[in-house]
Amino acid sequence: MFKVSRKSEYALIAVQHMARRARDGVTSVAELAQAENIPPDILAKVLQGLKRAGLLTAAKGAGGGYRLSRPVQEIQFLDVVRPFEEQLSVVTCQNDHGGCDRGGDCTLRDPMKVLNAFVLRQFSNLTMDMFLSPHKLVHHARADVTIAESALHRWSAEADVAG
Amino acid sequence: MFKVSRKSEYALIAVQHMARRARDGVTSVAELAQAENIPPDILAKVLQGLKRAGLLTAAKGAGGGYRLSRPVQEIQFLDVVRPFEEQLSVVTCQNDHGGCDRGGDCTLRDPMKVLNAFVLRQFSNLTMDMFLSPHKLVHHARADVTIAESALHRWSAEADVAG
DNA sequence: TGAACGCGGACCAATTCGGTCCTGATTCAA
DNA sequence: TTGAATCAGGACCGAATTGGTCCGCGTTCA
Repeated sequence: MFKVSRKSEYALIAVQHMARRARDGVTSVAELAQAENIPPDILAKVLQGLKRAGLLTAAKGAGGGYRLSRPVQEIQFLDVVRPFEEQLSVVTCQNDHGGCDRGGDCTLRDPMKVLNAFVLRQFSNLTMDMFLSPHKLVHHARADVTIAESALHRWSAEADVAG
Repeated sequence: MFKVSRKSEYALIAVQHMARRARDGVTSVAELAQAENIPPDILAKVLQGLKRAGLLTAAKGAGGGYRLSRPVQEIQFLDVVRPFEEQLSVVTCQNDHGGCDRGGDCTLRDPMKVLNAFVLRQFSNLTMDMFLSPHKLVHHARADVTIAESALHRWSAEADVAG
């Protein structure tokens, strides 16, 4: 239930790569595809998606390629993944339109709303520079614990409203 | 990327229902299917899956049905969902067999291992009684923060080993 | 002017998923 | 003892998704 799509994996690898091994900050699709052993055609689409999401800037023509549009520290994990994941919610009860396939009396909706908020919160502060070193990732997770603590007060209030 | 399968949703609803509205603690497939508006055939398979997982006990014959094999407080969210989710890891890098489709030098594996452990940890203490009341769920999330704090020390050690 | 490059639509094969259908095998109750 | 109720589970199906390929276009630089 947590698995990201293949495209998301490629996107994560791409951002990682560009943050680390970029020559002059610019990498072409072909170059990246060969270096990371990813099918070029699909990688092209992935990078296009990242560009549309504002994470990359593109330069056409000879010598062109992609470049990170901002430092990795300012790119969130969810930013990279979102363009390739149709929805980030835990249940269909809680889709992007806020709607629910099932009847209006689905007993799963309210608890799932809380759960979903909790999960997203855990990920929202995860930035891509942490993927360059496990140490940073672990350190973040620890910091996130305190962030979650304060965030929980809001959810608690919401839940009280929901009954 | 977080969405559970339809079967998992049905399973969650079923457990919820049986914990709450069960007559004599026993509920038949037909009964539950009608009450919760779920296709009977598929619900049957879901309940079979839950039984195989040891969460339910079945009684055949007239007047039979399913019953929770232990109190909801002792049933974890992941227990309910796992029979219907092929793998609980975030990336294919980190599948059930510990293997990776890609080459041995996938730069995603190590950070994802940490991330995956973190996510699973967040869910592992989530029990089904919390789904009966948002208050409990929120309360748990708060408690979980402190649990995560201690758990992080272990992951930190692991990450140090991983480099 | 042409090669290098991004852009993106059309298409495809394989898998997954939600769901149905059908045939047992048990067990209880009349 | 018979039959209805109930679980058990295999076979199958259509639709959607996914991962991937192919191809043609537009742009830009050398």
